[in-house]
Amino acid sequence: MTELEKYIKTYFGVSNDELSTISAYFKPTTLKKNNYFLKSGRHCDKLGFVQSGIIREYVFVGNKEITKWISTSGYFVVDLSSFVFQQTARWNIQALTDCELYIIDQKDYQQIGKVVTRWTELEKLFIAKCFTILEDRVLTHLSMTAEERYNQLFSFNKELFNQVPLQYLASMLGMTPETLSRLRKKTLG
Amino acid sequence: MTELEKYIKTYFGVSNDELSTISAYFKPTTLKKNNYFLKSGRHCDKLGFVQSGIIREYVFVGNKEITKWISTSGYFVVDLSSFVFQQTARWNIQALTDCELYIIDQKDYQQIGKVVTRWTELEKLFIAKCFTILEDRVLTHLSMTAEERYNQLFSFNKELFNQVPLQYLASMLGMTPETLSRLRKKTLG
DNA sequence: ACTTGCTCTTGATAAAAATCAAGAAGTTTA
DNA sequence: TAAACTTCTTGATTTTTATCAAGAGCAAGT
Repeated sequence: MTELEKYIKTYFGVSNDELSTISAYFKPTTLKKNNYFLKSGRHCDKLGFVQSGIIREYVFVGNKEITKWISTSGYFVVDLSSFVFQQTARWNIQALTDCELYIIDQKDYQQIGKVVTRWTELEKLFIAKCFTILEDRVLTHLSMTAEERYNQLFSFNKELFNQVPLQYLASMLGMTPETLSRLRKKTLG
Repeated sequence: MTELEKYIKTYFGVSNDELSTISAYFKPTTLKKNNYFLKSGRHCDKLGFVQSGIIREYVFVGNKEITKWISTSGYFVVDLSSFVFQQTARWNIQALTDCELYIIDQKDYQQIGKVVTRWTELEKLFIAKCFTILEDRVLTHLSMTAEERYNQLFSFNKELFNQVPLQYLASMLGMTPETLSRLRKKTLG
């Protein structure tokens, strides 16, 4: 069973039949380091699942790159506004390491809905879950200092800090690389 | 046509038949100033639509109230994690003024899905839209200063600053009341 | 009208975080 | 291996924002 199948089974609680139907639509692919899954301005016509590797989602604000999220094994990557509403994509989605992905294109994705009865319901639940996670993330910015946000992420996923350039984590946490560097020093020493 | 019906029609693009079916499930109610639509810790078993008035969604973090959002006419109010996933509610949802609401309880809400074929699809699209709005909100915290966040909200909705206690807006923007006060002075003078 | 309480502002100060600049350490490339 | 990059750290400084404290302005209730 692939990571993708485990994920779908655990998260969506589908039957084995449904599971194999759904996962059959996802095609294994590789994405080489520094290559793009998606570039902003294009249309996002596919959904990816990270089997292995690390992927960064970022956007230019002015001349600055803002990293919105780092996806590791077990995360989906997509520009939802583009995938669902056919708008131009806002996010750049780029591999930080060589990656194994499972990819489904929009046409096949819509096909699932015709084959798996509960699919739209499962989609809804999944997006709702993502919404509540984002609500929490907003709350961290309303209620926590940079140091507290760093500590929270560090205790949640220590390995990330060995695998991902720290400047990207700093951006994702809403602070400068210098500030992150000093917070690391502070909590280690 | 009520605000609710206008909203549903504009946003979901449903037929007139579907519209009247859906809106019939929403019951007009009033909520007096300072009363609660929802208290955290309870189960959120209803969804509200603000016809008139102002509602604040907040949560205690430590001993501090954090205002997550201010809803005015045209907004839905709900604790999504509670309404969808049957968890205990995280948000306190309280009327800042006397309000007119349209409320639907969970049982009737589920009933819509049995009557309106596309309902789950419409739900999905609505939640996806909310997700992308939250993505933007996270981005403002990653890329903007307190002053920029204030200016953005002020140019988006000037009236809010006359209608809502500024301390709540400050919290929602992720700054102290003192900082908001000084930013207001700065941009006016 | 007079408290009482609440909200907002203002000032002084402290703390947090950003910026600017330089250099160290590690990688990649030629 | 050397040169060129890139990333991270560190120091000095400035800017931004929070904190603490006090008072002004209003509104509600007695």
